[in-house]
Amino acid sequence: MRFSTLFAPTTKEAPKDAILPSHIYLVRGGFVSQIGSGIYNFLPLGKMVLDKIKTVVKEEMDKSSAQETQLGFVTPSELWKESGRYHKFGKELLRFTDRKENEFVLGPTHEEAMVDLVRSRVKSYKQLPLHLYQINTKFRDEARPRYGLLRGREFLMKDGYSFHEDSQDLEREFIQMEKTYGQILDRLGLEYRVVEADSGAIGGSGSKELMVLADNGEDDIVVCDSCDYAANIEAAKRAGKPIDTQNLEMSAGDFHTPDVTTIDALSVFFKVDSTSTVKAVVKKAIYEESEELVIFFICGDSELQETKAQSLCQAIELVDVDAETLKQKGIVAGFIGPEIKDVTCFVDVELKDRENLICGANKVDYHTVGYSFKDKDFTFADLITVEEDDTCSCCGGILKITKGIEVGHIFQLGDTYSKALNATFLDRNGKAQPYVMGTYGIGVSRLVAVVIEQHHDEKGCLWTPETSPFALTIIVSNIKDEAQRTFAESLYAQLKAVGMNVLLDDRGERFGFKMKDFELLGFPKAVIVGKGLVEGEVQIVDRKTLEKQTVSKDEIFQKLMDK
RNA sequence: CGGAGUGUAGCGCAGUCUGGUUAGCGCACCUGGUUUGGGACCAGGGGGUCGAAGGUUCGAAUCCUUUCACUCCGACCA
Repeated sequence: MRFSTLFAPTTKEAPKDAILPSHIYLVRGGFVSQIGSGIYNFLPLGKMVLDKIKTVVKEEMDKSSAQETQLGFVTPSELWKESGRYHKFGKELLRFTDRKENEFVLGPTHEEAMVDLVRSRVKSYKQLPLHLYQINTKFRDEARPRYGLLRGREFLMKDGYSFHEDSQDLEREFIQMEKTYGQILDRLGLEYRVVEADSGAIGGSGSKELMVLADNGEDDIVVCDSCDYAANIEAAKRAGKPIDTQNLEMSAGDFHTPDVTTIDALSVFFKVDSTSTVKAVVKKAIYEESEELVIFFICGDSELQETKAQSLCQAIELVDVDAETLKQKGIVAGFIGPEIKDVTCFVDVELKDRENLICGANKVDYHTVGYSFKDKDFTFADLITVEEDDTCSCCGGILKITKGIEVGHIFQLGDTYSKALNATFLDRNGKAQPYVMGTYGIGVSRLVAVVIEQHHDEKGCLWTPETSPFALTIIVSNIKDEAQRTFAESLYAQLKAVGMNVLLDDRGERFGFKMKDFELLGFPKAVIVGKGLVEGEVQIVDRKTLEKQTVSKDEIFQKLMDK
């Protein structure tokens, strides 16, 4: 490819709203351009990267014996109504009607469509397992798209769906996919962690996310400093803290505690550590057809993890409650205790069997001292947010919190969708069973940005070998210099002849201009054909280190071949 | 969805408060010339329904109303 004919409009200035390196450099380098909120065009260079990533994903998927398909981007609403997600999915699902007033959605994911494709055609266990995938455009009408390609509304995703006769076989595929995804990210040159995740609205058991480590990640992930444990903050567990069995120097009972409404004030008032107090968090749980108040009790020094809380009460949403609502329900804010009547309560599992605690007495200005959860009939569950330096529940190591960008998510779905869509096969006993399913996603267009988030410097992009649009740029310092031009042309022809993906910068620009573009665009290396040529010398520049190495013009071809 | 902003040339912005020449600047672009190892210089040039609609006015980028788009903070986010 000749740079003089390449459509790669580079700019010196970044768009004003670009904050992240990936956003800035991808736009400045002419890889992508925004056309609408959360919608991006891929220009030739961006498309090359996208295709490279697609190819890696496809090759690894095919190697794992999944088969590629391509489903309609536009899906009839009927299917979504059948699975029940038409209403559940919310406003992110873009719905519209055609000229005949038939309803459709733009596919944000394709469980329904894929199950529909398979259900009428796979009727026997002999046809299982089956894993079908596609690399296709998705649309999610995000409330607030941002960060360039990282959080677009329209994006390219590889989504795969596997069908099995039982959960053992699903598990085998799940492990296989974790391995496959790892191979994909390794090839792309990304540093990542596989973390345990919340399964969210999609349902199902066992779910893991593949997180690429990057400072600008949107997700907090918890990693152990001494074992393999890693989890999304939404799902992370910790070992229970050692209980400080301090004896409260007062007898049990209700104490007058005027205006003591916070945990801090409470521990000061009684001169105890906050680990001896019980915190009550009230939320309104929103369900499809109803709503109710729910109270979560956790240890005073902990924070509620809302995702855990939400999935525990199976609500669509948890929202904060204002003081007025509490009053109407007869709940006294600041003095809420577990012995409250007529409200759904959940208690963190770390409080199970704890004794000698201080909690609200459910009346204004009173707290109960010496409260015990022993033998109490509550629903105990994991409710707390893991914090930095907590103890790992697997090995006793120290947990650290770091930032990650979710690039893949794999689920053991089970039969949620096959049941809902009445998709069954005949098992070995001739009995109809719903398929046991897995679903696996990987954000292909997001990966374009993720590579840059992890690989860039203050000058521009640093594409990894498998993602770079070109392996090499030949920079002709002065295109009007006949000797330079001739030599560069012949080297270009030679390298192309052996199949190297090489770009010849033959533009009539000055040296500095072309170097800046090289640095911005981030191809792994460049050969400079310049004033050294009269001495028979050219230079190789490494993009990462920016080191220049002088090489004889007669040896340059071989040198490039050796690497 | 709540809060806050911004829309003027391809990009980045000034002008709007206080209405009044031909709407301006930098980058980019075109022509000619000089330059050619770190985003060159000189000269000339092209490019605008001032987001849209309506209103006020002798006169609107500027004031008023409506509307659309985009962005930021937050909530949300398989």
